[in-house]
Amino acid sequence: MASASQRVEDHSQEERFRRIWEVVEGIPEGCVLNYGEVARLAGLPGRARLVGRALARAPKKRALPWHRVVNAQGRISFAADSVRGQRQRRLLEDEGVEFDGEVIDLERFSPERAIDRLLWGP
DNA sequence: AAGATGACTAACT
DNA sequence: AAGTTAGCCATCT
Repeated sequence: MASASQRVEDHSQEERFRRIWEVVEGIPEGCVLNYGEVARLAGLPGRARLVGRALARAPKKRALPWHRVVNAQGRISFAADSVRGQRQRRLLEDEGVEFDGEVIDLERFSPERAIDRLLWGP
Protein backbone atom coordinates (compact mmCIF):
# COMPACT_ATOMS: atom_id res chain seq x y z
CA MET A 1 0.00 0.00 0.00
CA ALA A 2 1.02 3.62 -0.35
CA SER A 3 3.25 4.74 2.49
CA ALA A 4 1.59 6.40 5.42
CA SER A 5 3.98 9.32 5.34
CA GLN A 6 2.97 10.07 1.79
CA ARG A 7 -0.67 10.15 2.80
CA VAL A 8 -0.03 12.45 5.72
CA GLU A 9 1.73 14.98 3.52
CA ASP A 10 -1.02 14.92 0.95
CA HIS A 11 -3.54 15.46 3.67
CA SER A 12 -1.89 18.53 5.20
CA GLN A 13 -1.54 19.94 1.74
CA GLU A 14 -5.25 19.46 1.14
CA GLU A 15 -5.79 21.05 4.50
CA ARG A 16 -3.94 24.20 3.48
CA PHE A 17 -5.95 24.50 0.31
CA ARG A 18 -9.17 23.96 2.21
CA ARG A 19 -8.35 26.75 4.63
CA ILE A 20 -7.53 29.08 1.77
CA TRP A 21 -10.78 28.22 0.01
CA GLU A 22 -12.70 28.91 3.19
CA VAL A 23 -11.18 32.36 3.54
CA VAL A 24 -11.97 33.20 -0.06
CA GLU A 25 -15.53 32.02 0.40
CA GLY A 26 -15.79 34.46 3.27
CA ILE A 27 -14.98 37.54 1.21
CA PRO A 28 -18.23 39.49 0.99
CA GLU A 29 -19.67 40.62 -2.30
CA GLY A 30 -18.27 43.94 -3.42
CA CYS A 31 -15.05 43.45 -1.46
CA VAL A 32 -11.56 42.38 -2.41
CA LEU A 33 -8.59 40.93 -0.55
CA ASN A 34 -5.07 40.47 -1.80
CA TYR A 35 -3.28 37.13 -2.01
CA GLY A 36 -1.01 37.78 0.95
CA GLU A 37 -3.94 38.76 3.12
CA VAL A 38 -5.85 35.63 2.25
CA ALA A 39 -2.77 33.61 3.13
CA ARG A 40 -2.47 35.36 6.49
CA LEU A 41 -6.13 34.85 7.30
CA ALA A 42 -5.73 31.19 6.42
CA GLY A 43 -2.91 30.92 8.93
CA LEU A 44 -0.26 30.76 6.21
CA PRO A 45 1.63 34.06 6.44
CA GLY A 46 4.11 34.68 3.66
CA ARG A 47 2.56 32.19 1.28
CA ALA A 48 0.75 34.41 -1.16
CA ARG A 49 1.78 32.22 -4.04
CA LEU A 50 0.11 29.28 -2.44
CA VAL A 51 -3.16 31.18 -2.61
CA GLY A 52 -2.83 31.59 -6.34
CA ARG A 53 -2.14 27.91 -6.67
CA ALA A 54 -5.08 27.00 -4.45
CA LEU A 55 -7.41 29.13 -6.53
CA ALA A 56 -6.15 27.65 -9.78
CA ARG A 57 -6.82 24.19 -8.41
CA ALA A 58 -10.09 24.91 -6.68
CA PRO A 59 -12.78 22.40 -7.61
CA LYS A 60 -15.29 23.92 -9.95
CA LYS A 61 -17.96 22.49 -7.73
CA ARG A 62 -16.98 24.89 -5.04
CA ALA A 63 -17.88 28.02 -7.03
CA LEU A 64 -15.46 30.24 -5.15
CA PRO A 65 -15.58 34.01 -5.54
CA TRP A 66 -12.03 33.79 -6.88
CA HIS A 67 -12.41 37.15 -8.60
CA ARG A 68 -12.35 38.91 -5.23
CA VAL A 69 -8.68 38.12 -4.82
CA VAL A 70 -6.29 40.63 -6.40
CA ASN A 71 -2.65 41.45 -5.88
CA ALA A 72 -1.10 43.67 -3.24
CA GLN A 73 -1.08 46.65 -5.60
CA GLY A 74 -4.84 46.41 -6.02
CA ARG A 75 -4.44 45.18 -9.56
CA ILE A 76 -5.80 42.07 -11.22
CA SER A 77 -3.01 39.55 -11.62
CA PHE A 78 -4.02 38.59 -15.13
CA ALA A 79 -3.11 40.77 -18.08
CA ALA A 80 -5.75 43.46 -18.53
CA ASP A 81 -6.30 42.43 -22.14
CA SER A 82 -6.57 38.72 -21.40
CA VAL A 83 -9.86 36.89 -21.37
CA ARG A 84 -9.45 35.97 -17.72
CA GLY A 85 -8.42 39.48 -16.77
CA GLN A 86 -11.44 40.99 -18.44
CA ARG A 87 -13.76 38.42 -16.91
CA GLN A 88 -12.42 39.14 -13.43
CA ARG A 89 -12.79 42.87 -13.87
CA ARG A 90 -16.31 42.47 -15.15
CA LEU A 91 -17.30 40.30 -12.20
CA LEU A 92 -15.91 42.85 -9.78
CA GLU A 93 -17.50 45.84 -11.46
CA ASP A 94 -20.82 44.01 -11.57
CA GLU A 95 -20.78 43.85 -7.79
CA GLY A 96 -19.79 47.46 -7.29
CA VAL A 97 -16.02 47.40 -7.06
CA GLU A 98 -14.57 50.49 -8.70
CA PHE A 99 -11.32 50.81 -10.60
CA ASP A 100 -9.13 53.85 -10.85
CA GLY A 101 -7.61 52.93 -14.17
CA GLU A 102 -6.46 49.40 -13.45
CA VAL A 103 -6.24 49.82 -9.73
CA ILE A 104 -8.67 49.07 -6.93
CA ASP A 105 -8.37 50.96 -3.64
CA LEU A 106 -7.80 48.01 -1.33
CA GLU A 107 -8.62 50.00 1.79
CA ARG A 108 -11.88 51.20 0.42
CA PHE A 109 -13.06 47.79 -0.77
CA SER A 110 -11.74 45.75 2.11
CA PRO A 111 -14.19 43.47 3.95
CA GLU A 112 -13.51 45.54 7.04
CA ARG A 113 -15.00 48.56 5.38
CA ALA A 114 -18.00 46.69 4.05
CA ILE A 115 -20.10 47.59 7.05
CA ASP A 116 -19.12 51.24 6.74
CA ARG A 117 -20.22 51.24 3.14
CA LEU A 118 -23.58 49.78 4.12
CA LEU A 119 -24.09 52.42 6.77
CA TRP A 120 -22.59 55.44 5.12
CA GLY A 121 -22.47 54.62 1.43
CA PRO A 122 -19.35 54.54 -0.75
C1' DA B 1 14.74 13.81 -11.25
C1' DA B 2 16.53 18.57 -11.35
C1' DG B 3 15.23 22.91 -12.89
C1' DA B 4 11.85 26.25 -14.36
C1' DT B 5 7.54 28.40 -13.36
C1' DG B 6 4.15 31.29 -11.30
C1' DA B 7 -3.40 33.88 -10.09
C1' DC B 8 2.78 36.79 -4.89
C1' DT B 9 5.11 40.25 -1.99
C1' DA B 10 8.14 43.23 0.60
C1' DA B 11 12.31 45.28 0.43
C1' DC B 12 15.86 47.15 -2.03
C1' DT B 13 18.27 49.79 -5.80
C1' DA C 1 8.72 55.54 -10.95
C1' DA C 2 10.40 51.32 -12.37
C1' DG C 3 13.24 47.37 -12.25
C1' DT C 4 15.69 43.75 -9.38
C1' DT C 5 16.22 40.38 -5.57
C1' DA C 6 15.13 37.20 -2.25
C1' DG C 7 11.85 34.37 -0.07
C1' DC C 8 8.11 31.36 -1.08
C1' DC C 9 7.00 26.07 -2.57
C1' DA C 10 3.66 23.00 -5.09
C1' DT C 11 3.42 21.87 -10.00
C1' DC C 12 4.91 21.33 -14.36
C1' DT C 13 8.56 19.99 -17.88
